[in-house]
Amino acid sequence: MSEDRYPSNQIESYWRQQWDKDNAFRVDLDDDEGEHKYVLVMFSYPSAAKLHIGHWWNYGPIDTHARYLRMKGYKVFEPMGFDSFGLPAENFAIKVGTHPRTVTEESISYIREQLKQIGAMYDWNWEVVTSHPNYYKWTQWLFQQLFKHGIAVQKDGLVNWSPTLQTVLANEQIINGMDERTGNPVIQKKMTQWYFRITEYAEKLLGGLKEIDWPESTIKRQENWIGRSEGASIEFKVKGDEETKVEVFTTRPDTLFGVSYLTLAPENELLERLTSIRQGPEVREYCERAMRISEVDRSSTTREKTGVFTGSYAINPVNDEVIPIWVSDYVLASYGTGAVMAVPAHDQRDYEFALKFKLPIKLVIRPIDQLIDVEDMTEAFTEPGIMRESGDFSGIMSEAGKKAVTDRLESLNAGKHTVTYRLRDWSVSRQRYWGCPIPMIHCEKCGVVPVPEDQLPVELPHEIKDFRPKGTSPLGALEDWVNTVCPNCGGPAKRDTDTMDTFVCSSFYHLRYLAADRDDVPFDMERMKRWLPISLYVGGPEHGTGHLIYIRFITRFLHEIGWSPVAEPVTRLVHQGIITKDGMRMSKSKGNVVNPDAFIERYGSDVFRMYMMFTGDYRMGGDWSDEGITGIDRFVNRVWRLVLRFTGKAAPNSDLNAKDYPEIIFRTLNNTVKAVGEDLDNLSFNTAISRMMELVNELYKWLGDDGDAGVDHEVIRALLGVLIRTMAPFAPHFCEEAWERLGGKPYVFKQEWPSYDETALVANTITLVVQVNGKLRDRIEAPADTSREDLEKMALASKRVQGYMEGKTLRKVVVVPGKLVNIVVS
RNA sequence: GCGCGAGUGGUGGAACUGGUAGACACGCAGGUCUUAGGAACCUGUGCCGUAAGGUGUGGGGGUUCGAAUCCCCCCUCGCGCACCA
Repeated sequence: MSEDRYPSNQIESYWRQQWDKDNAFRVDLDDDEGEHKYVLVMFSYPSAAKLHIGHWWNYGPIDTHARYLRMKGYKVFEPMGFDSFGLPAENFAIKVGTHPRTVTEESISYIREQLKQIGAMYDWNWEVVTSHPNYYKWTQWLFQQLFKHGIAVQKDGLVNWSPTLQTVLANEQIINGMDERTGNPVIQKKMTQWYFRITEYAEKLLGGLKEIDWPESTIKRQENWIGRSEGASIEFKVKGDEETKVEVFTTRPDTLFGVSYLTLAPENELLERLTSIRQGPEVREYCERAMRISEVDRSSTTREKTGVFTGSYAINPVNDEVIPIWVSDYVLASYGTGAVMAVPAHDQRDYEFALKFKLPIKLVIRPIDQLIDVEDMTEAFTEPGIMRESGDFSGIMSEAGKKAVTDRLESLNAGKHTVTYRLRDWSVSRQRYWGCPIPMIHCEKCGVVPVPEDQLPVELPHEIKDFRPKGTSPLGALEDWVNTVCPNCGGPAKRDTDTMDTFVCSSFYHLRYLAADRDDVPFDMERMKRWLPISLYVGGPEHGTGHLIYIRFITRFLHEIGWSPVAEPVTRLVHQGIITKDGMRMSKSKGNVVNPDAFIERYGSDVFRMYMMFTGDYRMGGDWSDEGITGIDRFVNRVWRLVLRFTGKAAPNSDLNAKDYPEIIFRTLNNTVKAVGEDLDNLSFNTAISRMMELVNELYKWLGDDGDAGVDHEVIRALLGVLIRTMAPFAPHFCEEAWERLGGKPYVFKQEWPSYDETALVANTITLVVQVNGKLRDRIEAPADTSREDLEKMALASKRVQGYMEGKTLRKVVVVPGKLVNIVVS
């Protein structure tokens, strides 16, 4: 190994110590001067594992962006913290038989050290840890604010219950009926739970999407997730039971004359009342079976329709037709009213059901340009068309019919225009130990009462024998803790024993960072005004319908109650891509996890970090390969040897004079500064690095491996100073050392980002491309300011071109000044 | 099924509003220096062809003087949603 190799280990740990010692990354949040940028990467989830490639990919490049902004003169806030409550930590704790708090504290201090290795500018003074009482005090405060404003409510309802995890899960935590962590089935269970009424915000959350610069795919996902549908709710009277009405929701009121039956979800509460004595046993048996079928089977689109007649009939409000009421599990209890009007001719699901149970199919919409017959149909006709056999609505367009029919229903007092959302209320109770306790007290006399604010936080009891899940919250076993007095009447009362979904903790951390030093208030309005909204937020696309909806919802809520200056927390969102190994996602089970440590040991953190950035487009991700890192290692060492060769005392940030350099060097240098800056604005790290490589290649061509081309070293130092400042955001440790050796004063990241000289960017000669019929035939060196006419003359004069024109007729010449000439012949 | 995203050398990947396809790297080949080199430096490297030349961005068609880029059809892969009435 060569002696002049960049000694990454000593140098990198030395500079980290210096930064630490000087508190170099300290950010003053109260500083009003200048323009502020809040650069935020989703905080990490400390499970037992250490930092993997994904973390480096996530954090390193964004720190490069933040450092660049800082050098550009912005005030940059780049905090870091830990989302430390929740299942991964708890499950790991159970596995190793250690208390979750111990496990969590250990991994936090370990991961914090590893994060420092990345060399990011995190100011740890603003760190938040969601499992610390001084943080979750405010999680509880938030819960109570939501409660006071009627957004946090207790409801009886069907919840997603995971038998494996022994807890309730939110819809977002379920994938195809399986829980996302273990892949085991989730069942529906009736429980009393706390919900946040996010559905109240559906319209506002939808509207807010128009104001933000987010990836289009994520906006679409959120729109779909919220799932706004316009339609009508319609009441059907039940025949022979004046008291009872069945309410349905439909987006197609125009098909109301085609209804051949109603269908209720098995969970619908009207069912008991509607079931005839004769049909009783069959209906009950059907419902019990439906409840037992797992969600994944039940929602399978390929499954054959099933159902049972209830024995009751309903009356169609527009034509008094009597239609049977059925029960079927293809109707979802949790959407709309849990009941639908079935129009087999115009809804595929109803069509299949009607065919199977031989129910009538009535065609009430026909295509505009043709006549169709029910007999000839093989599937439902779901397009818009012309209404038929619909009383006095017959003949009008179905789109207009929607409103017309609903208006009629309103006048009959049997229905109204309604908007329904796919979005469900957010269930937040979890029957687990390792979470934020719900700060509520249940009193027999007074009902649900919040723990008085001055008694927050309700601390999560540490002394617990058994924190394993067992279907009810482990906290329920702690009688001393559970039994308390009602703050209202002073009588005996019990604490809520559930803990909160961890998405609650992460829904306001971006605001809490800005007040991490304050225990007296949840947030600091002055600072929030200065720093919000987040100018860049970075995290995985998988959070599109979970965290990224919750953080918008909670920020909006806080905005409405005066605790946030902005309604939308994040103006610009970027998703980092995924780093794969051999085209596959890295995972322990596949055994293809790449461990960064060996690479960092061998090449250093800067080389590793740069290699990650060089791998591919940040938003795209890429495939990890062990080999390519040598390219970056060579590059860094090439720069290192230049620095060693021109080490000196003069400050390397003096002005550059074009006359001291060959033109090509001066031009490349300025081009590099410009291009790297633009690439960093766009997060195009890979091309930025290749630009710097081009510059270094050019320098080697000029200076050779050990010469100085007879140029004053002080001049070359100034030139290298530009390179080092440009490179500093990418390789922070390396560039501190290089900067100092070139005679600069620490720290390089506190220097100004180099400016470039516009006049240096244009070359005085160009390579003119000459095409014949669009094919490249010659290249000619020409002065950059050659006129169109002269370019055309030069092109036509080319011997090679003439060879291709022989015996052909000149049709046209296209000239693109400064670039090419295309000669069209035939 | 619906909605996104992607498909470019042996490999990772470049290419701005249509204008030299393959920047920059890895790998490979040759050379220089060396006792030696898995170091460093230089040169070459899409494919076919000795060459002239031809050909080339998943496939097919189109628009254009000119298409990786724009339009239409199709194929493959990845992600998301999926009985939401």
